[in-house]
Amino acid sequence: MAKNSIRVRYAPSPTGHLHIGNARTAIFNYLFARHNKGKFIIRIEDTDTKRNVADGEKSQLDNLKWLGLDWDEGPDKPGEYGPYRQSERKSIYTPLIQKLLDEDKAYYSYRTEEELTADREEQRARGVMPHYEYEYAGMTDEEIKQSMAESEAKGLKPVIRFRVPKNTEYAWDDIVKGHVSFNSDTIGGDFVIVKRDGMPTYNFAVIVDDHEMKISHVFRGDDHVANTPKQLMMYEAFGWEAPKFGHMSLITSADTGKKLSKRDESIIQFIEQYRDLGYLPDAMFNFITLLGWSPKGEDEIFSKQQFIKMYDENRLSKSPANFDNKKLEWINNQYVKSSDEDVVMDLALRQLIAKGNLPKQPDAKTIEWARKLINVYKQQMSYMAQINEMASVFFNEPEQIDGESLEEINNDTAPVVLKEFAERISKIDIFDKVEILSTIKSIQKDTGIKGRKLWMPIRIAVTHEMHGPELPESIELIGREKALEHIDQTLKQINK
RNA sequence: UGCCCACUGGUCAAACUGGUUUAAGACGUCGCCCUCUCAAGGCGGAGUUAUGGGUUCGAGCCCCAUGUGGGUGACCA
Repeated sequence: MAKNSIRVRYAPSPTGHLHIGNARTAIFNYLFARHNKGKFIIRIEDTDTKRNVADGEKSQLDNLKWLGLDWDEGPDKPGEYGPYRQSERKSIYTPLIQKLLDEDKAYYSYRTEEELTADREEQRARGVMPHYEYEYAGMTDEEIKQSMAESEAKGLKPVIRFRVPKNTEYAWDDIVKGHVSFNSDTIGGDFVIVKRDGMPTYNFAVIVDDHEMKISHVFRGDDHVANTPKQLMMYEAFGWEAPKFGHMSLITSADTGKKLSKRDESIIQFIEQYRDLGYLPDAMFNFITLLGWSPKGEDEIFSKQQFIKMYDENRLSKSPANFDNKKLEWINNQYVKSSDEDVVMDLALRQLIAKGNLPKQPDAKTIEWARKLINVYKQQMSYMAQINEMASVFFNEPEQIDGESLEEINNDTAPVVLKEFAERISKIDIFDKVEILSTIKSIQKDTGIKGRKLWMPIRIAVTHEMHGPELPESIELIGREKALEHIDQTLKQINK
């Protein structure tokens, strides 16, 4: 196949926000398309009108864009093979369904949902796999016609079922799984291709659209493997060539070992939520790409461009991958550290404002202060929302000093250090980290107190915490007034 | 219960179609260094081919069985 005829698609149903598993499917399709200089297409699979969510489509597309994906054709980017929403393609499906009907490869089925449920329960009770049993079994053509007429007279609306060939092997060479085959007798009987409401089902619409849109490769989740033989049958029925399939292993939850489900609360499931927490899109892209796919060398941090260049669908993993939150955080931290300063500033600033730690419209001075603050924590942030927690010392009045901290300063030298420090910083001209550092140094020189005995009392007195970032910077951020105030309180406390 | 699939350390995984692998690398974990502390960073350690058979001069890689796990069994996609 010529390279330029490669066309792949990501086909979400607009039933909610972009799930991490779907994002991964989208990314791998995207990478495959871009690597091969093919086309990447978005198609909205909205045949289940009941489940469609108002902003579902928009949210899907927005989050895809946020991740850095772009597409060549889609609902918002008309191309040669539109429309790109299945709900708008009925005029394409109708004649094809009629063709199947005319050739007796499909038929009207009047079995009601209640009857089917009863059938299935009865089958289960017998220990048989639940399946659809041909409702016209043993009838002549004449009898079938009559049965249909009777159902019609009762006001029943039919569905259309595809006639599954008997005892036939359907096999394909899966790009990731290798050779896979099914016997047609094991797939559950004649399946529905048009629902009672007249909408085609997923299995039908997907093959029509993939064919009409000239899709060359289909990369999708492992959970679609069982659909593939059904789809192969329909390709055969129409005499069409099926695309190449690649079924990617699923992302599983480390907690349950099962496919990530929207109900699993131990893992954040939606791209949007990561976005809200201040994760970086490139980091998410990187992390997701490493879930079930591995690059050739030993490195793991790559840009989108690098991934495109080295992407190789043969390196897709066959076995499911656990979602490792720790690794996500590590990757994000790598990106935070190497990101453009303005990007980090902007995102972190938003988090501070959202949490109410900064006013909605901060003035220039406040922004200047916040920039310094964010810089102090840049090294250790995995995602931006953490800034609020990490920097709480700078927003809340500290608690009483007690326990270990109190012990640390309950000695003879601490008050000396503190008094000296308070006195000297109240006199310095420019209250910044440089001056504060030299003040601390001067105390060391004049009193001979050094190391922990020198630094800890100051840290504890000013921040009321034993741990925190670089002291001089922290003190600068707290400000002279507050610093002096805190030292004063501390001195009073240890004098008692 | 049927059908399909997978199985390398706590996690992600490499090892091209069986042969310099005493099984890469990364996250995590542990230790050391740096250091006022935390983090970051640097260095180092521990830890794995599910089990049992077979094929072969040689098996993580091939075959069979067992086990475990997953997917699917919709008028959802």
